[in-house]
Amino acid sequence: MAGDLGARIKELRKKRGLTLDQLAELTGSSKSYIWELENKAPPRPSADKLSKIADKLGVTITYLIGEQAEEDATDANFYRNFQKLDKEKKEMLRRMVQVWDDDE
Amino acid sequence: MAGDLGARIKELRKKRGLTLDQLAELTGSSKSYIWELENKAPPRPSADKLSKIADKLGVTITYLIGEQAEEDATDANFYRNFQKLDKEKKEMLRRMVQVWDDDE
DNA sequence: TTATGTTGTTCGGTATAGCGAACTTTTTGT
DNA sequence: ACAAAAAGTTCGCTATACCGAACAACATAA
Repeated sequence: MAGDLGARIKELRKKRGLTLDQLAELTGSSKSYIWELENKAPPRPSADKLSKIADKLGVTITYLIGEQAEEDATDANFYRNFQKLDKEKKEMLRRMVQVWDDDE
Repeated sequence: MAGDLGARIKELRKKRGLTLDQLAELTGSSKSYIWELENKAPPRPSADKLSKIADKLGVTITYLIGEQAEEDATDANFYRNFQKLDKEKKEMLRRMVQVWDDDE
């Protein structure tokens, strides 16, 4: 469902005008592995590698993994207010959302 | 310097009152592996596994990797999950925060 | 044309992620 | 106390992440 990891990396790499070799060099990987990430069926890269790749491509791991949600002004405002709360209240809300999020 | 991955997972797991078995179950891992993550020298978990673990512990991958403060990571993750909720639940939370926010 | 370079692709090997199951330690109950 | 259950630990095995190096495809140039 979430456009896959490989496609996103490839898209971002080209957008930045990087070759496989260059991205490999920048991230401490081999170009063959970068190629595999982009083109081979579902890989499971280490968080370590992926973190460096995301960093050099200027995005978050979370985005690459594919769980980023669309930003909404009302939500953003809610979040700003939420951040002002004390620990206990935050924790209570955290648990509510965690439960709701799980059973769906 | 960045308190390591294992220590953070262990700390958060206990803070949430979870056993190795429970966290393993929640994240589709084995308890032996969760234990290794927590106690063995620097492992290189897959982004896939780590993503699920971070999610169930209520933080971001970025925090676990060690580039973000815990509270920020917890808040950021809360927000991501919040955004996935339906209108009614969001509205309910919005009101709670509004009330709490006012009386202080 | 033939070279020379630049990018992308394939492949065999090695190190290790991640598991199941047995084992040990700690907790709980009676 | 002792037994039973729960939590944590160790270990051997299989699958695969990741690499280096060769190979292919394509361009640019002389």
